[in-house]
Amino acid sequence: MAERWLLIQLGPAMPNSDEPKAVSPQVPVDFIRAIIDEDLAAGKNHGRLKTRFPPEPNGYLHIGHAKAICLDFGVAAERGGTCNLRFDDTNPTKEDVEYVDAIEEDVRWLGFKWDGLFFASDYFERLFEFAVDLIKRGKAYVDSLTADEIRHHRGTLTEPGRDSPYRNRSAEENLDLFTRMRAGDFEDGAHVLRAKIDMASPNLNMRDPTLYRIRRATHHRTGDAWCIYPMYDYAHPLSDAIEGITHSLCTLEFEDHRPLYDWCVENLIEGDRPRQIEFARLNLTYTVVSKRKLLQLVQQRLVSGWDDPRMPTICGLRRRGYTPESIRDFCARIGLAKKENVIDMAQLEHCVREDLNRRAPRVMTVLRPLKVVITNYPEGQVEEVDVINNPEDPSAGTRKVPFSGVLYIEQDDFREDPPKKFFRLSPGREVRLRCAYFVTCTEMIKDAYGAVVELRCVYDPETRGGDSPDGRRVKATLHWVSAAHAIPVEVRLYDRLFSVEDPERADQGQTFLDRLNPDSFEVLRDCRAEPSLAGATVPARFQFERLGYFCVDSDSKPGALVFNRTVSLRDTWARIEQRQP
RNA sequence: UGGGGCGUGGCCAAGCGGUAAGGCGCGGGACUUUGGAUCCCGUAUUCGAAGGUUCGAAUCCUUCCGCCCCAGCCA
Repeated sequence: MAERWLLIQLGPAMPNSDEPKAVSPQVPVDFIRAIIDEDLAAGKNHGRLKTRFPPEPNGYLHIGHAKAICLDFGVAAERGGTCNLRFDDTNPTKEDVEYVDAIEEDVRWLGFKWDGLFFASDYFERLFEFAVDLIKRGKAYVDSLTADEIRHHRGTLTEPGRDSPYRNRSAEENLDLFTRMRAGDFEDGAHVLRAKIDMASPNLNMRDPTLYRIRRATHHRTGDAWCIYPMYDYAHPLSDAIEGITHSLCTLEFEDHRPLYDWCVENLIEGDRPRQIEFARLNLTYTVVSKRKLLQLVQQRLVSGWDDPRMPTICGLRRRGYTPESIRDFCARIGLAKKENVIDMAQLEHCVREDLNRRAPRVMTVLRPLKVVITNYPEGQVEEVDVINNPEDPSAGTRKVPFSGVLYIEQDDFREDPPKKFFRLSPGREVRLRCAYFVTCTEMIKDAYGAVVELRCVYDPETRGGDSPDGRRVKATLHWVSAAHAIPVEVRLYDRLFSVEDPERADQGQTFLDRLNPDSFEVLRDCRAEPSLAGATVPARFQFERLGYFCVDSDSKPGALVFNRTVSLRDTWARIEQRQP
């Protein structure tokens, strides 16, 4: 389903620009694209290009997956190829349909279309036949050692392994045992099927890797049809081959598995064979990008769920207000190489800001209201001022916003004793209310504790629209809402989930869980928004002028809107203020 | 100390023997009815280190150093 921008009520329609567009931004030629271009130029695979995105449905997709998705689907789309979505569902104990549905939704939301949708489990029967073939050719055997014994026989990083005593069973015996494994004649763990390769290989993955294990678990798709399940290292290359994948792109930790990938394919596949190429996974500052760790945050209730707006999951980013375009742009900008990398969160934020700056309608909302009474404004008068919808997009036009003698401005926009370089309102100072009038502060009302609770100002009727006919200049423009017309809304502010750049750093007993940012979430329940926001619904996104980009949250109810801050605007004043002693 | 990878500015990243692209960030300025956006300008005499080859090296060779991954019947 295509997303749509909310059409704000007053004023002309906003551009409805969330329709899927051409998916690929300008993506530079990285080393993988270079290899693919060479293969294509050399006429390999009969000039075909086919990739696949192969998640295991055991968790939600995150920004790291987005990098892989943009690569897998992107490179295919750019070069006239196709890309499959394939679920690597070979371990039923960890997987669930909940995840397959969510993954499909996320890939679609990111703007990609798969050619075929498959499951490794679609191939269980063929994979079984392949295994029988290996057994018949003496290339696989049933091992009856326990898991523990197998580990001991495997040797170590520096010592070779030892052959299992079962390694030289006859093909007939192996076939009989394997068939009975499938038939359910044995307990879990009683036997495994292993490839017969080389127990002395310096690459541990080649020391007779396990191909099948007995696992009595109900599979989310095949139910109880099987009690043996293939291992990733066996199922993956063969699934690739079955689908006619030409380039199988994965992350660096699988580099050592490539010889086994090739072994499977060379021993069982005729003709065009898929080729595995590895790239460095994405890391981001101030967050974790690992399904296991994200799962821990969810299970321990340290976040509200997989779609908590602070989570680097696709659904979290979506709820936070990120656009698919901004995520794709991010993936295109971070590059692709084999170097371990940690991308600055600022890079991701830059990408949403850039996208939203161009497209998000502007609106005025006061987060922390300070009452302002304009003493010379005619009692009871209300007028509608024309306010610009998006200065980046003149075609967005203007809207009418009610103005009156009682307003709210941002508490931060007033200082009784303004520090140097503070240009906003202070006693005696004149500022502009955006698209309305110049006002000058004449009086402060304080409560019993001395806190300023209300301001009295005078306005200059000559400055309607925000310009002074006499050429008088002001140094600040403030956003505002009319007290009688503003609607109360809740606004949720988010900050980085972790308080350190590298939460996973190994350090005396501390784990990433000890490094959560205690101030990553703040709720403001007494915000006031201009009335045009009243009908906003998910996934409407706005710029709250001078504050940042915000989107409607799914917790919103009619008359009780909730907004999430996607990202703040760049704040030069905050930086100046920080630098002052 | 076995094997597989990787080392270019704060973070990414081009570069593939001819004298260090670009982006983010950061600093400065112009402009501005968002201290936003936009626009300028600045930000590696040097490519992990040391030798060597060459008229010329980030790119070729040698040695060394550092970091990551692998001993699941996980993916």
